[in-house]
Amino acid sequence: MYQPEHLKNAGLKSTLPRLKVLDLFEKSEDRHLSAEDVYKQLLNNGEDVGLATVYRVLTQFQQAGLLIRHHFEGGKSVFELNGGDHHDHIVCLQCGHVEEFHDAAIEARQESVAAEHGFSIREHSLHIYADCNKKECPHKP
Amino acid sequence: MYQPEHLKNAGLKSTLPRLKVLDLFEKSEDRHLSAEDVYKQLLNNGEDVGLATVYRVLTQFQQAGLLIRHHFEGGKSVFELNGGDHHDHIVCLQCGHVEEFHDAAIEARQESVAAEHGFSIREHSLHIYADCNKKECPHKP
DNA sequence: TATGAGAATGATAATCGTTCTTATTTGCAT
DNA sequence: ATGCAAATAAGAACGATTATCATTCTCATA
Repeated sequence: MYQPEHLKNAGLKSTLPRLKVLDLFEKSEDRHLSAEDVYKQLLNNGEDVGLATVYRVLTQFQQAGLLIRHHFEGGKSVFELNGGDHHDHIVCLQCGHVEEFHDAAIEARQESVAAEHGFSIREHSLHIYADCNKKECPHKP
Repeated sequence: MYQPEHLKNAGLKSTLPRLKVLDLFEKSEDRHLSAEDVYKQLLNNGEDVGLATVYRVLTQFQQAGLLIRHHFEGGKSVFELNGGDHHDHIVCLQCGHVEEFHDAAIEARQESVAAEHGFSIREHSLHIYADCNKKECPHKP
């Protein structure tokens, strides 16, 4: 269970909804959760939280650096625990499965490209949309 | 002015709203336009189109391959003419200025990475969010 | 060139994800 | 324990987008 200290260190009061949300990300099978996912799972666990609180807490955690927010296709935001390790994502267009990867060569080239254009990189997002070709995938080739 | 043939070739009936939208993308200063942008500009030009039609037409054009849709941060979709040349984007976080680039090394690495993970790439999006450092940019360093 | 079937349109309602508002409850320093 | 600022739950409000539906077009055919 996540301890109140994690929140204190992030400059946030230790409250039940915040602990529950953080705990959920720790325990969850799927590293990538949407606000709706979090809300539903908390309800399933018998917790009594409001959807508005979930959104507020997710945003606060993101600002505090505990979570990272992604904008995949589909219009909804997805969050994951910030492990301090930057990585990009491959998303299966059929089953929604998300896989992470890191490629030093790509990272380096991005820096160069931005510099060539006179930009100073703040952040970036690289999403590869593909078919995962897995047995469990509903669209087996 | 875009000709009806462009639409016919794409399997779409030639209608006034469609011609106007296509024409707008041709003439527009800014390659990247949101549905709202297109709607407002058409109204300014004295055209009588509905917002719903704009959304419908943009989606149809995207499906027909005439336009490409991007999901930048900020929640709204942005469209641009499909010139057949794939490119990625650098978006200035201060002024919203969008610049395009293409990097063969990055493209190649993406293919490799996807293959290593057993995926077949359908498409990808690489967005670099940065500060443009331009004179006109509201946030001059 | 008229015409009619079906597609496309414009107005507006509906939906979706998200944020705001407000009255109430909670955390925590005292 | 007590009080007060901060956090919450509920639901209204919001912006972007999609669905509905009656009316108006497009275009192949007569």
